[in-house]
Amino acid sequence: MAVEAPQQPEQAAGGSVEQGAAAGGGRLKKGPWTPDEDQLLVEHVRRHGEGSWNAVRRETGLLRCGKSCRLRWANHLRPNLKRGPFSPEEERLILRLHALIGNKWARISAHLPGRTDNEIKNYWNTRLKRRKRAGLALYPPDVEREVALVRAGKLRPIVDADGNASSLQAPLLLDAAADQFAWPAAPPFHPAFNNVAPPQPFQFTGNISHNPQALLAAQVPYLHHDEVSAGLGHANKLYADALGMPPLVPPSAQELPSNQSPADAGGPLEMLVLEQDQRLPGAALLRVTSMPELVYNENDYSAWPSGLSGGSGSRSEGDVTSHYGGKCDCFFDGVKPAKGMPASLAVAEEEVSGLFGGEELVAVWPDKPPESITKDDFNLQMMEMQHLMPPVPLPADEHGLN
DNA sequence: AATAGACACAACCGCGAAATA
DNA sequence: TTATTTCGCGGTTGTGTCTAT
Repeated sequence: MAVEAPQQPEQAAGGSVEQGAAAGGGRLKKGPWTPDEDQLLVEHVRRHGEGSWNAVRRETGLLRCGKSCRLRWANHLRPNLKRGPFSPEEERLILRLHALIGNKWARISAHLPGRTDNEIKNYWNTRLKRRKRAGLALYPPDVEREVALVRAGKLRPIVDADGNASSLQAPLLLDAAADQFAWPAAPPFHPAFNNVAPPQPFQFTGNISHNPQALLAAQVPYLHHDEVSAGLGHANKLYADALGMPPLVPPSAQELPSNQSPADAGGPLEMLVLEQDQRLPGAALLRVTSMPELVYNENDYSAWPSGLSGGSGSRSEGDVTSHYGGKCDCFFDGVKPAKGMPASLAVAEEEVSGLFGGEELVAVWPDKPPESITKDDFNLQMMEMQHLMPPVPLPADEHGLN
């Protein structure tokens, strides 16, 4: 274990200088790097290659510890670093990888060429903070579902448990042996299911492997509304409710905001969540928005709909996903909540309110907006729900499910 | 214009694993 | 085999910028 130099900071131009007792007794500089320091480091690496970071100071006179040199090189000076904000594709990949392997920044960054672990970590921490404050789930619902399917063995993970790529370049594919979706098993001891038969596994009609469109649908947790309802009896309806599936939308509420047509459900917000090849033509799709495994694996039923939940449950710092993810967690990171409400948002709020019955919305859909969430955040959530719930023409008898 | 809060980014720190003496 | 050094990772903090109030 290296013994860090005792630190007695003193101010110097461009950063503090500290006593370095460990290696040579020189004074170590801290704080921002200067162009001259960068030049020294770059020159050293050009001559000797990466590594031997503690030798940098000996050989160049640079008053930086080896650790600082390594960090500066890795995060700022090495070639092929990509600059600028993350693309939607990169953001989505980060979400997927993080959902699978957690805070393994170095492993995650290995899958994003030109991006550093520090960069990704900063991105994630900012995102985490924002979503916690807004009371939102950590992952978009489809990512949660993707991870749950991976855990259930229905999807090949994009990385293995160690974060090594398995099929990064290819889109997620259903396991060839698992040619159907099954509803995740309900928690066996949940009171909501005491007297309800477990739902039958849901199956797509037809062989999904030979149906490109169904295969695409399988990659993203979209289920055709008709297929969902056809596969669900009363018990399954309860189960679907418990999963957090949104209520069916009456035909009378099919209008979309003026900037969105039914044939184009993929606006900028949608683009942040869905990869291009995962969006399906047409609008008659319904997203299953909850990953119950992620809920009951944590022994936290607070995310279950009120009335089904056995109790309010206590929430801890890490409960955001399990608490709120099951109902309305579709608030995307690329969209910064505006403090003021743009006119388009106000319109969206009205329209979404109309879809769900105005004030009842709060009682019916999300249990309630968390206290920490701002009105604008909540409005954005509602607008996102519209994206996720494009209008579906339904037979009249299906409206009774509401 | 001043202020506060949010955010992005850079850098530091502690720790543990791997490598080396 | 043990002690020491080096390296890398993840968590945390500090700072500058932007935006809303």
